[in-house]
Amino acid sequence: MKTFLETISEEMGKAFEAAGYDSGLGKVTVSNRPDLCEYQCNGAMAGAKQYHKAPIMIAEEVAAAFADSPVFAKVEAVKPGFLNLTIRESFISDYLNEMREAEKFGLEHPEVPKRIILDYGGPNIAKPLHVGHMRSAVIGEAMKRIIRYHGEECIGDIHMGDWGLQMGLVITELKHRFPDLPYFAPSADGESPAYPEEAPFTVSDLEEIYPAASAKSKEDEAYYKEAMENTHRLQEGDPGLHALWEKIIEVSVTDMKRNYANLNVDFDLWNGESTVQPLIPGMVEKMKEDGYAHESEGALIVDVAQESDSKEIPPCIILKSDGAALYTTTDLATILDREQQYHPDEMVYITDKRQELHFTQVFRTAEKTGIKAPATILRHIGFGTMNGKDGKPFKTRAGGVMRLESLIEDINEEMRGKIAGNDAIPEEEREATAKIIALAALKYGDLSNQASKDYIFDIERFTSFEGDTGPYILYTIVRIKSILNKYTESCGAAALPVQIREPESAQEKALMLDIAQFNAVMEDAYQNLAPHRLCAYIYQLSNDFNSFYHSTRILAEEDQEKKAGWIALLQLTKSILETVIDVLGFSAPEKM
RNA sequence: GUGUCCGUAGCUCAGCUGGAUAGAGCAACGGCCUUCUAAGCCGUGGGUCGGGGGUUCGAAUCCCUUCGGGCACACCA
Repeated sequence: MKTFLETISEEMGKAFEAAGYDSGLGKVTVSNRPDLCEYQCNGAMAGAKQYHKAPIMIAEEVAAAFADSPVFAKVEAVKPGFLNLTIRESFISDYLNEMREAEKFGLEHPEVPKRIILDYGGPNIAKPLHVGHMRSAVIGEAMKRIIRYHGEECIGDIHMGDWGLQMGLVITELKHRFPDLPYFAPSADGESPAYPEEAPFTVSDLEEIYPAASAKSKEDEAYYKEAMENTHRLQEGDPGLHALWEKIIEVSVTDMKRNYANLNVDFDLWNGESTVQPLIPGMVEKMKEDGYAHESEGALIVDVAQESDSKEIPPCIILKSDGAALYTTTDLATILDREQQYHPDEMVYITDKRQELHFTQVFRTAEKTGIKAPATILRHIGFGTMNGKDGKPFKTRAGGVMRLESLIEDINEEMRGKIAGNDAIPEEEREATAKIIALAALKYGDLSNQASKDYIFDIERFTSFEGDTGPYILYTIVRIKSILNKYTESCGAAALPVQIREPESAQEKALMLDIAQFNAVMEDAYQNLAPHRLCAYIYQLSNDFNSFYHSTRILAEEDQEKKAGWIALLQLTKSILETVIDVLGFSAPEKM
């Protein structure tokens, strides 16, 4: 169904047209002066020049056309040329009742669903997830759900870092510590000394091994060379090392899945840099043959500078001077792979915004060399840094990089403390409830900021139950649930399908007008891939619900029909809030 | 240095394609629980929208300039 604003803009446009003006001038927006009106139209001022007429005259002519409109209760022409609009009560209630029946509350389907590959997560094998990985996961997951809710197909790809020197380092260190493992036997084939069923190391081992190996390689030249050599042997397909590598992946991925599950994040594809390695030689060869790639200072590069650039864009390096591939190469091969396997309409990358130049180079190369199909859209959405209260990148108290797991545990702990004395929650549900609220606090805290900006991560603020926070949203939902439960208990489930009635109070009308915005907000969040708009929306919706709640005693209402109408309104409010938080990637408990 | 993003209340942030007295939350202060969860609601105080020009009937929003900050600038990812 059409959005509320489209509907009333259309109505306004007709009036402009009837008065002899362009119907496009009838665009209506939410009022920025709620004390004066609910909606406003500035078309009279916009059209004044075009028609050589005073704006107020145009406005008055248009206003005169609304003697008895089914949409507007009042259309007022004011001062310079504003048209102040008040919506008719019956029009809102009709709209909401239609929303209740409509699929997805009236959000329209795309005519042809797009297929969008979303690249987010980007963890590295054998390295623990840290806070830097959180934003990609949280924002990416929300965007995936926004895209899906909109009706598109979205494939989430985690795109792990599972190739390259870091793997060589881990393997080297393992070899030093456990030289007798069958993977290192001269003729390792998995049979004579069979590879162990169970991995001979745990994630914790790996997490300790990588930094140790990395440190050693920086001090010890020979060690570094050995790591390089092992990297090379792995990439050449050494069976023993490859089998070991697979074990490392297995152990690491199992742990990652657990971590991401704690964040309510999941992926459709668990591909990584290694996935596309076989494609690289052919791809590079073709770029050379087609004349796009050439040698410069020993490296193989593709020029991507363009006339229109305001600064010089450095060339995209395809192969280093030692002939090795690097991350641009892998990213290009990944684009090639995705084109071949999925033929997507778009590929969207959610990474730290510092990688912007890298993606500019990669995208241009993909475009120029034909790695990407002409119609495919490549988009990089960069997010800002998560800073601590001091405004500098978030660190542990000791100054180190904080592990994602510790961060989550800190928030869980904070929340456990907060609900400890809450009798509304049964003892046995407290732990689970704490986790649910903690996740909402964490995600809402992150998503309510514009993704592209840096933001201050403040546990105390995010976990606060006051103000613009996740817990506040959940509290509102729980409140509604509580009323609905009490209503069902007292009146039985035999409630007839009752309609939402015309609003009687300002608070009720404000709530209903918020609800009517749902499909427009969802559409906007999709078009701009902007989760923070959804946060702002549910915050306002919650505020207006809570005002309504305080102004109206619902269950005590004697008029049964009126009460049932309110219950219908609450149900719709609850469904919308729950839908939005699900899209954002968290959920509400039963009680809190 | 070049490019880019940002600079809005004491703090953290909104402000959609320029529109009427610039909005929230936190913090401060004052009210509201015999009635649906007070994790709530209602109210008060607090701002040269970094500075300066310009475009416009009209600018936090667009253009220029200046100051201050973040980030990125071919063989790390």
